[in-house]
Amino acid sequence: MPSDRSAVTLAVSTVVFALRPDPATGALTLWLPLVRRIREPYEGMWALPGGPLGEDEDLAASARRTLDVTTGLQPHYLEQLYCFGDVDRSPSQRVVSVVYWTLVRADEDASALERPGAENVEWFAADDVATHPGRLAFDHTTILAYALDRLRAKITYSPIAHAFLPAEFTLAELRAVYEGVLRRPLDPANFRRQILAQGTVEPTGGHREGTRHRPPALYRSNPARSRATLTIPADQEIPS
Amino acid sequence: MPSDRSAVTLAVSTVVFALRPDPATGALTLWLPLVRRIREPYEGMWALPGGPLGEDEDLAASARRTLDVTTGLQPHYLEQLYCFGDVDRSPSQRVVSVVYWTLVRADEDASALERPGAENVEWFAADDVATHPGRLAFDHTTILAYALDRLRAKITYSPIAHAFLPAEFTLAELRAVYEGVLRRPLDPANFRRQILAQGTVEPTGGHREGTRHRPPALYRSNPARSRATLTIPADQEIPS
DNA sequence: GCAAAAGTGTTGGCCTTACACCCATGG
DNA sequence: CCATGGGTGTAAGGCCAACACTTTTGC
Repeated sequence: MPSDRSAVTLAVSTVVFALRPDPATGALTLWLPLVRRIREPYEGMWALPGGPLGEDEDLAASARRTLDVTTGLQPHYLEQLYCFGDVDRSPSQRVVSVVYWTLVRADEDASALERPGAENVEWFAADDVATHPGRLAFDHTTILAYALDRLRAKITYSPIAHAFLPAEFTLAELRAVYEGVLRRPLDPANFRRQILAQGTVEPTGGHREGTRHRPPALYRSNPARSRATLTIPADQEIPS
Repeated sequence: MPSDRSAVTLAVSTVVFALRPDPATGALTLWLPLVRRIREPYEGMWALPGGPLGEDEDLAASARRTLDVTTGLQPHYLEQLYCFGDVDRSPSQRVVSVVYWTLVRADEDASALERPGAENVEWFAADDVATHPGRLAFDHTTILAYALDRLRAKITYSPIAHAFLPAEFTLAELRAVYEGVLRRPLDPANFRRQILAQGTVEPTGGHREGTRHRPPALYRSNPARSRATLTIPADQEIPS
């Protein structure tokens, strides 16, 4: 029988996604910040930002706090991903991790670099890290792969893509978010119709100026409509 | 800053669903077993089966163990639901609960009644309990409502309905599972076509005998095909 | 005028819904 | 031969993928 007060450590970690241009192809891809471990186990390796749960803070609050401390980020969208608790996932003591995932805008992540301790925070291409086991500490590669799956599934039936964008955006920018997350091109015409049909965005009336073509209309997200499905056509190569 | 070794207690609880005929209407509805609390806080109230996490057991193993100890059930399908950890969810000490949910067959739950300690286990109609706040200890009403949502969503895109049924079943029995979970009637003809089209079941070749009408074909679940969507038509009153 | 992206129109095909209809068995 | 559910057929309508086409701007 287990003891009433166990020696299990409870930690909260967060998978942070941002969309950035890939330095090689220039296409938008998913990146995430990782923190270099400064103690054993896995000292020197990269790991998800996080830390032990505070005794008087809720789980999501703990995720926000540790994220702010390590990376300076204050995300809008934050959702619990999964609780990982296998006995052998940490070599020393028993650690159960409640993992959250979050989306941040590309323009938010810059602040992380000017912080003290920023030398132990670095951004990585999410799919590159997720497909190379052993690069991350603990079971964090598994966790990252799981978070990527969840993001790619959820973006098709929930308007979370807005969290990658500022308050006002064009439909082309929104489409670029979907294309970057799903790694496939989408038909602009059909994308427009589906997004407008589900009512998750509304036109602001303004237009983006300064382009060298027809000025696109600006939209904002419509909080009233929050549930709608987007159908994604068959997989294709994304042209670079 | 939180201490490295916190005084937070980690518990694992499980929401168990079974389909049973409603005593009033006779229609299949969702039921779940609850355990009477025998100590403070909430002594005497009903709560989800569960208990503290063992130091050398995985989370799912803990769910299976506590479920077996309290109810004698050994479920086939077991999935993590969510981790609940608000500071004030338990009046005394801080408790973080990793909650699982599971489906059991109607013929499995009988064994629970012959066990020692069975007088502290009772089955309740899930929707009745979920819609009456204050009947359960802690935040277990919230947890149950969340589990119900998840079950009703997941049954439309995953073949979990099989977990309610024995190895061989007719399509009418499978349809009755969907109707019981979703609380609406489904067109038998269209249901048959959708289920067969997604390939999650395969005919055994046998037929159910002893009915007072045409003998229906028997099917078994096809483990190869595990992902398929079922479209549910508009909401309707279910006739009793 | 030309390039480029915004935005609209249209067609064919697939899937679902609703419901009619036939099949097989017990009584 | 009737009642009952099993099982098949089918037509109308909706939705989507594909792609042609028009619009509006900068240069």
